Amino acid sequence: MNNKEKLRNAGLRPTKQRMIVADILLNGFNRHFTAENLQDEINSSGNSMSIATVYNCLKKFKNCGLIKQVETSKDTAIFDTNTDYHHHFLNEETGELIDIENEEISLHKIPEIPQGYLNNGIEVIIKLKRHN
Amino acid sequence: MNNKEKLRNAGLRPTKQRMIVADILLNGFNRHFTAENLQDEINSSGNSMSIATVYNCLKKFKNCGLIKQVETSKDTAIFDTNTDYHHHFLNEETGELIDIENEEISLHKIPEIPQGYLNNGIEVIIKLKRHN
DNA sequence: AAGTAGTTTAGAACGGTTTTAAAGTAAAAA
DNA sequence: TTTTTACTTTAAAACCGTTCTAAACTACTT
Repeated sequence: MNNKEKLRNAGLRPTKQRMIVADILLNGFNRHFTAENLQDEINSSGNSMSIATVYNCLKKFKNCGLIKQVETSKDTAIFDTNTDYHHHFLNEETGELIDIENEEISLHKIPEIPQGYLNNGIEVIIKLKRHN
Repeated sequence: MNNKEKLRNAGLRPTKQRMIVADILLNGFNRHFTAENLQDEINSSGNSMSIATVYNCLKKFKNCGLIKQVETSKDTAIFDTNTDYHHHFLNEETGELIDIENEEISLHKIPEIPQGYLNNGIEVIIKLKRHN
């Protein structure tokens, strides 16, 4: 399926800007990135885009499930093109994230979900510290 | 051990402001809170404190291990007086956190830690969605 | 009591993100 | 087609949580 179809299937109009973003993000290679990272990449690809559009686009992509946002307490939002159920190593000093495939972790026991709620996904973060 | 001793043991001068914060936070009842929550609570206890001091104080408390900061992608930093190794339920709509005791989760298998790094703690987040 | 190192403060600055409102564009209707 | 309509993009301003600045203050040491 090409990117235009991916956008349409997700219910998004395939505008010029969204196609530029899709071409960068939805190429089969997974990555973690910030809004600023993405804008830089757009610029160095010879295109340009308002930062507001970058954010709008990321929000739409996220709501459609085309990308994910990672849970970290960093001050900048980090996005992930890997939308599969998976986990992360987090280098707390640098903020760097490394994917952990779902199969590499097994949760043996989980607590009862509170009344009135559903389990909407589990994220495991293994914090890393440089070894000296 | 009283709060003055706790601060001294942590290597912090027990200033008037830090004692006010310690009296609120280190009373044996665990809670999650933001800097703003804390300032409100200080105000309604008849005291007052500059927001800069609230942040300074939280940073010092955190660096000394008197409190923790929780990993969430919320735009506001969330702190936790529970410094024991534990996990969280996260209501993504409201940002509300609920503690999960360490014993309530068992991680059966974890991946190999990347070369040059040490495992510096694992955080499990179970995201919740309201059940309709 | 005097000195000094650390702390608090108001207000400014900062940085990531969102809003605004006007111009532009894609899709639907005529 | 052309027109209409709804959606999108944009630069710039606003926003908001957090940090910085530098002057006043305070806890501790001498």
